[in-house]
Amino acid sequence: MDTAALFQQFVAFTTAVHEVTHELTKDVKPDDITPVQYGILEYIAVSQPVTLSQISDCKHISMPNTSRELKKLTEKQLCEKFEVAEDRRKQLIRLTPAGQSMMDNAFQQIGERFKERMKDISPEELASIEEALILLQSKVFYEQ
Amino acid sequence: MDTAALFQQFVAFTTAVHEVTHELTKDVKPDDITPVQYGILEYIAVSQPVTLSQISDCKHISMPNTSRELKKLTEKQLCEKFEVAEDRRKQLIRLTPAGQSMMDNAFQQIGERFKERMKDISPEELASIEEALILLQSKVFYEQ
DNA sequence: CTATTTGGTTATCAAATGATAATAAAATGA
DNA sequence: TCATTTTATTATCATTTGATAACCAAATAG
Repeated sequence: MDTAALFQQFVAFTTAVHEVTHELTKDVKPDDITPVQYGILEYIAVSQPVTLSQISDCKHISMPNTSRELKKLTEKQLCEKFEVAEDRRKQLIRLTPAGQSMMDNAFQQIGERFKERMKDISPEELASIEEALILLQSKVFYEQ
Repeated sequence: MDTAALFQQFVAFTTAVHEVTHELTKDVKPDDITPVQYGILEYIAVSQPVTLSQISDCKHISMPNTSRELKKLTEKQLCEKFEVAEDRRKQLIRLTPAGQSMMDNAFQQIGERFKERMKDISPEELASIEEALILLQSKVFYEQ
């Protein structure tokens, strides 16, 4: 198998992943936050506490824009900043209880849809799916 | 292995896929087309010929907005519409030679980055990666 | 101790995107 | 035949997003 053919496969695969992700996450976000804001909250949820520059780097949003969106989220009481002792320039960000429960809710909905999608898969198949995920993540979809 | 644990794995995996996709496709699009327009062209490239409603459905863009963006792309001579005999309401859309070469170029850049990413993988590993892609696509990332 | 770098904010602007209403022609269904 | 549905367009508006400049304070490097 040459890389060219594998590349075809890869393109089709990533398209499918994007489509399924869209399907699973459709409508899980409250109407009063924008898609970019939801993305930020999702990132905070899985990586908290994080700094503003981490969000900026990982979500590919400029510092000024990250700062602006974070301010809105803070005003909506969905996240909060707190000082970090070692470096007084930095500030760590975490979800507030309201933000946490909002995200818990979202993840739960996504989780249920995922479960529904997996409902007819046998335990052996689940095991091989897990293996496949691990393999691809280490060999193809590794970061950096 | 329960679905809850697999779900964790799944979330991390899709995040990694999105990140790597972003990395591979970074800067492949010319500056004079917008991200949404690039997405439309990419879809046309792999599925042509397509109707406007197909683009609208698959890319999750409303008909009026799809029509608007398609008009801009047509004005830029990147794609063109042609009549379909059976149903005179419909119109099929395909890339123009200029659009085709633009997309060929983009895909080639992405392909090279992919190749670079895969360069240290042995033939046996490539085979198991292909298997893993096929498995996941059929069991997890199937459409509908 | 100064110069530079890092981390972050505020303000402002332009462009991209999303949403909606109103329209029209062709196709389909009763 | 008449009503409805499908496919698409145009116009318009509000919001979101991206980009840039100017700024500040703390940290670090020389």
